[in-house]
Amino acid sequence: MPNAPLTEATLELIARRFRTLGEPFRLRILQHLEQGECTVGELVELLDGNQSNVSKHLQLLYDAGLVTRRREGNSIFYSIGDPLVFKLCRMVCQSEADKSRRDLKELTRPPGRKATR
Amino acid sequence: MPNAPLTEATLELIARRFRTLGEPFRLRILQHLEQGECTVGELVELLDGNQSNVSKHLQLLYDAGLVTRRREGNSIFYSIGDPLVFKLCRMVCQSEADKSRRDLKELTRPPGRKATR
DNA sequence: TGACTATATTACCATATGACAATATAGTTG
DNA sequence: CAACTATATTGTCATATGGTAATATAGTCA
Repeated sequence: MPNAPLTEATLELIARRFRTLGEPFRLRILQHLEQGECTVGELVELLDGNQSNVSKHLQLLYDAGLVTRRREGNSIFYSIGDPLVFKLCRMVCQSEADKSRRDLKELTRPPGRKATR
Repeated sequence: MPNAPLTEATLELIARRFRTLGEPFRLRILQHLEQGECTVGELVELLDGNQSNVSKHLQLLYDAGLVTRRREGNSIFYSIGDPLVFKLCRMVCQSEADKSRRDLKELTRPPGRKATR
């Protein structure tokens, strides 16, 4: 967060963005799109999903500006609209890994030391 | 996202983390904690919130490893447990700003050009 | 135009989540 | 121990969200 406090509206925007990324299924979609653009049908197959469901998630991602799309004949091709996503995921992954390491250390630490709580 | 595809479980973890950050109220809490540690009561006052509500959000943040806490007498002091949060928010802010700039450009562009739809 | 394909939208249900009030728990102080 | 303070937990309600089936829309092709 920048040093100046954020306005209510900005916080809402940021939160919305995080919420959009807060669905495993949408992350899976993004992960697939990282390999290159995909039609809805391809994603439905690849992710073994329901057509309307995939479509709805894609719409959400689109509204959030996380993916772009283009029509070609009957099909619509989706692709990554904001590579930032992957950076964010990598950072979260890293942080999760660190946390796990800390937890492990904590759990395997020889007893007799004061526990944090 | 790392280059190797992530497992279902990992995606769930990442999604959960994003979801935790997907609440304006929790972001407000984190924003306050950035200034330094705070008791629950202080946060309730500062954020003009309901005690049980604040407490619940703090619990969520704690479970996610985003904040730490320590007891001192009757009070419990919370503080930032993972500064990563602010980096993430900054990045999202940046990205939102970029998006706004693009939107603006798009909307004010002289007519007659093909729209990207 | 009518049949067909691909995608989006709508409607419905079940579940998750946030706000809030009420209650429980833990610590302090007399 | 009783009274008090600070925080956590529980229960309830309203709303949001995901999954899915049904339907609508847009484009293609004969």
